[in-house]
Amino acid sequence: MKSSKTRQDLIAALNTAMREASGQGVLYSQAVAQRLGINSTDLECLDHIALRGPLTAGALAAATGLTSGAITGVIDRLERAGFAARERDANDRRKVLVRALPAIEKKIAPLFEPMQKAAIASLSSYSDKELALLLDFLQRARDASLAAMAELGSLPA
Amino acid sequence: MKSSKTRQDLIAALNTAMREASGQGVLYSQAVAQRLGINSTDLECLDHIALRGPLTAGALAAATGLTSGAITGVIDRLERAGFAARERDANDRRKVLVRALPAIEKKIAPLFEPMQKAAIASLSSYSDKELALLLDFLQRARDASLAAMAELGSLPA
DNA sequence: CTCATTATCTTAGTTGCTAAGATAATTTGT
DNA sequence: ACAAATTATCTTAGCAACTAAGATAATGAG
Repeated sequence: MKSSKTRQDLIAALNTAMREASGQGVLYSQAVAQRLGINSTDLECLDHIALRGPLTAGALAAATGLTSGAITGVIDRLERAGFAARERDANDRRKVLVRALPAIEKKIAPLFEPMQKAAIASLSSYSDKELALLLDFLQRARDASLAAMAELGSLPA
Repeated sequence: MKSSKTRQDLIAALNTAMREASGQGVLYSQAVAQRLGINSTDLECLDHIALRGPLTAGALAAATGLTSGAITGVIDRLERAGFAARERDANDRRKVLVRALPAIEKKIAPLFEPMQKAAIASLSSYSDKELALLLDFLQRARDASLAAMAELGSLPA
């Protein structure tokens, strides 16, 4: 069964490629974090803060799966590094809002530029239809991974 | 410029999707590690050992970027957990070869099955030609990421 | 056969995490 | 209105995994 074997090989190669591409992405983030003098967790949190607007400490904890104590440390470090600032919520003064500071655009965004440019360059050779296929694939991959994790959870110990 | 905007949106969506799919994959690994009672680093090392055959401690350190001291700890834990074994190299008795034990197939492989099945299921709906496109894309993504990291390294501090 | 080199392990100290409880603000019940 | 319960963050104590530097042991070179 030659054609069936080829297809199987293709699928195996895709799994490997997926892992390698994913791994490289993680390494890139780590390199950026190191360059900023912060750790990967802090950068991940900063990313959330920058994208999802000002966030409470609790929301950040929920988004990352860290404990409230860990988040206190994260915000302390981001504040000390000048990337974010605490701000008491005026309506509910128990809450701490974390806001991203302009240093993000100045110091952080440039470090993601090589990656962004590389991504755009890679994608430029694809037609709209092909891009749509890729997008669909990646979304399926994410959903499949999510479903697999649920199944893993229901597996006998 | 409607069509141009759409394409830009598509590319932005692809970047997001790439990160989300990658993130889900990482989470899956973490879930597997947790289920095995080991940490992600140890599982990553075990993966290397299982795939690349018996390996010296030093080779493992080089592959993962960990220090020799950290690797000693990793091997200690994997050995204690019954997943790997130390073995002195007969030719050069300074070296420690780390070998994967059968427990891997029995206990670990099953935990990756949900993911593997999900991957196969996701991919089954694609034609060979489409699979080839996806593979090419992922390999480009990996290479682009690698190149971007090199560029990052040569950026002014 | 001594000395430099190589490979791993050991030790001391750091970092970032969790769990549990402290503190402070808000909401609820009466 | 006010005591009690709840909610949100911070603090503290302890732990796990890491690095850096040096100890130990085997090998290779002159």
